[in-house]
Amino acid sequence: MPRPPLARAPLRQAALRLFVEQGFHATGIRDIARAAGVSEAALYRHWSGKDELALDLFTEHLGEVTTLLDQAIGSRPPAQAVAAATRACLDLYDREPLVFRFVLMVEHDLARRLPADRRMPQDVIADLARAAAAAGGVKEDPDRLSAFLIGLFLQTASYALYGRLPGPLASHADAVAAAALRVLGLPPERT
Amino acid sequence: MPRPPLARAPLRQAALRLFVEQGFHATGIRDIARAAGVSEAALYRHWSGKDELALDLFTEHLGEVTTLLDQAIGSRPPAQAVAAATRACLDLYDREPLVFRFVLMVEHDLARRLPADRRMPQDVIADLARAAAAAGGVKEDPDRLSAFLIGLFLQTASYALYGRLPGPLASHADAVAAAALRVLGLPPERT
Amino acid sequence: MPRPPLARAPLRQAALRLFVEQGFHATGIRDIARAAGVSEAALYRHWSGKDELALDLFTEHLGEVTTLLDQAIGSRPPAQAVAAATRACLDLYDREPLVFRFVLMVEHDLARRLPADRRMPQDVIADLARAAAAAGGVKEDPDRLSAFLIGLFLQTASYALYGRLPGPLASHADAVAAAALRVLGLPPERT
Amino acid sequence: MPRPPLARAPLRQAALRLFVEQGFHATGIRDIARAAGVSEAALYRHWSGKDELALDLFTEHLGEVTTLLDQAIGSRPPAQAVAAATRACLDLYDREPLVFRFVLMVEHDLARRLPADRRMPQDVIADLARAAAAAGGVKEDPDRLSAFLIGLFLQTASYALYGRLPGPLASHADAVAAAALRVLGLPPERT
DNA sequence: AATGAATGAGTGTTCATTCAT
DNA sequence: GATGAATGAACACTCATTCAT
Repeated sequence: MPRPPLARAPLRQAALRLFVEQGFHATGIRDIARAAGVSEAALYRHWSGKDELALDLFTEHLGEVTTLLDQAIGSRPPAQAVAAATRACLDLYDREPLVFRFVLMVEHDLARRLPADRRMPQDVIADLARAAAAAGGVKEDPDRLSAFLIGLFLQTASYALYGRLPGPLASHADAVAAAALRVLGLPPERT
Repeated sequence: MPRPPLARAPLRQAALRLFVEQGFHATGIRDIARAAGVSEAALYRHWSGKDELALDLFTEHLGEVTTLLDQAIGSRPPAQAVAAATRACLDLYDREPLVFRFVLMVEHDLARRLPADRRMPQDVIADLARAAAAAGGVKEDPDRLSAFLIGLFLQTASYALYGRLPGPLASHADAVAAAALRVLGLPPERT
Repeated sequence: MPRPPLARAPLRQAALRLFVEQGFHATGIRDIARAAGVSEAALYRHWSGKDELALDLFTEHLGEVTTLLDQAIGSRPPAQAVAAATRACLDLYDREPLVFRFVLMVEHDLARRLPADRRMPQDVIADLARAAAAAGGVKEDPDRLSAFLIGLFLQTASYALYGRLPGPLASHADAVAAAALRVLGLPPERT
Repeated sequence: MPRPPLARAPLRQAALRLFVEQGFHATGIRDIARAAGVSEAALYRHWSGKDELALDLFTEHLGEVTTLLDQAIGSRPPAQAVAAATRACLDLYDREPLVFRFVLMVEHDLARRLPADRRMPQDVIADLARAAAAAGGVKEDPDRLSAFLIGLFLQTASYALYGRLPGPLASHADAVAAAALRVLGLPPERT
């Protein structure tokens, strides 16, 4: 067994942080390498270039978020599922803000480069919206509902990020979940 | 009087479009100048650099959007104001998608460079949320409510932009307004 | 008689100062125009470009210095002529440092662009050296002697400029003149 | 160990030559890179920019010249030291005209960026002038004397450079040394 | 696996100059 | 006579990438 790659993990961490903090285009190879404490050339040993590194990060963390949502929802009835998904997302923001922001808040064209049938967080939420509508909520287009739900917690996260709301984000979970139920036309949960 | 400025307006238009389509960092001076059909150096007669051009565009269009919202709300009662503001925003998206996206959807650091007391669209919505809460809606933090409202229509716009919802955006106005009222805990408007 | 040129004199002054302070290449048209308080284009009404402006300044001020030296020397005997020329030069530095420095201390290729038979300060000093050698001083190549004499007061000026000698420069005139006489092998003047 | 630096030395040589021949501001990165036969970007691997390259060249060669002078003077008595220093300088001009000119004849702001206590050629000459005055020469300010001495050989070099005196410069060494002794009020050396 | 050296294409910006008013 | 607008070429410098070790 040869010596393990020393540069790979630091490069991933550094790139994730910088892509989130500065954006993809504003982040240079030099920035990443310096932040990782390795040479610029080392990056090319592990990825074919900046694009592939970003795509690698995106696919991996996208999968994490999708799985997280799927597990939060599980086979719960819609109202509970909404609360659980909301809490899971806001918890993720508090625990792993870089992952959350990179997957859900950073603008990239990376999603276009994934296979079209890739399951995305939006798909999970759309399924949830569908189930909620079927369970007696408002009569509404499920895609529109899913946009509404995502908008609720994403904009809440954005407000927290820019200091318009106090953190941690989990402290807003009940309010976001309650608003989501109102949007879906479901009765509020008892606490 | 020497000859009038011929490059200024084309540069503004081209920059607005490219900043929106590609992002600030991915857009080069050369791109802007070529799209405007003028020389690169012409830009520097009217702005001190790329940054100042972007800031100029931002301040101007930010003002437009803020005014639009203020006028839509006027002195209407909260429920009507929500509907009017929603419709005004989504109309703006259909009429001037570049302005809407540049002010509301593109990630900038530009907002930080404005005077801290500058009235922003978020402030207008926060006022509206406050009024709605006072008018008998849910008991909720107005900042949180304003995040919810903005999330609703912004994510709807985002979905339309990426093809997850069919356009024009105005066709979703009633649904967005209805969802907004549910979020605020106000009774639905009669159509 | 039409209205007088308003930009010409300010441009000359500003250019002279900036060429001396920053050097020719480091001085831009914009610098000159801004310092003169006129537009950049105004320069081209009076000179064909930056080069011609510099050459104009050089020829004019070169003539002034040459004339100053010629008049200081007049028909005086060598020893007195040396003292008078020294004093005239150092006085010029104190009165018109920009002229002195531009003509005698700034590196330019401008001298090459003058007619080869143009009488230069060096020629005046060479004549003086010749006369001094003929009048019983050291047997030396007059060109070499003229280099020595010029070196004496030019380096003194340089030292004063960079603060290695205290000003005003005229306060060193006697010492420079005495050194010049020693170089020429002439007896010291009585004061 | 990765491959050795191939561009560094050529860049130094080319920059030295061009800075001397054209001046710092008139010399572009492109000129230097082309003359060195390497890419422009290569420069930035070894220096942070044009300024740092120039400063590097200056500090190195300034040290060479200072050392050369110090060694020529050694512990010789003043009259011999003057002759030796003169010869050493003029020899340097013939052997390494670029070094001589870059350190002693080109106008820089570079000297200002060195530590204030850096020993400069002027300091060496000032020490020599002090010793000569103490050894029975003229009663004169040592700083002024050092300006005179430097002026003698610098202007001689300048005359040779512009063709007013025939080369090589070493052929003028005896004459310059003799003039220096006269300036210092010391008796001529026997040849 | 990792690196310092090197590069061609690109960055935002400034240059001296010309043009139209 | 004077100006603001406009420009092509050049500026110093950075980019993502490849190469030799």
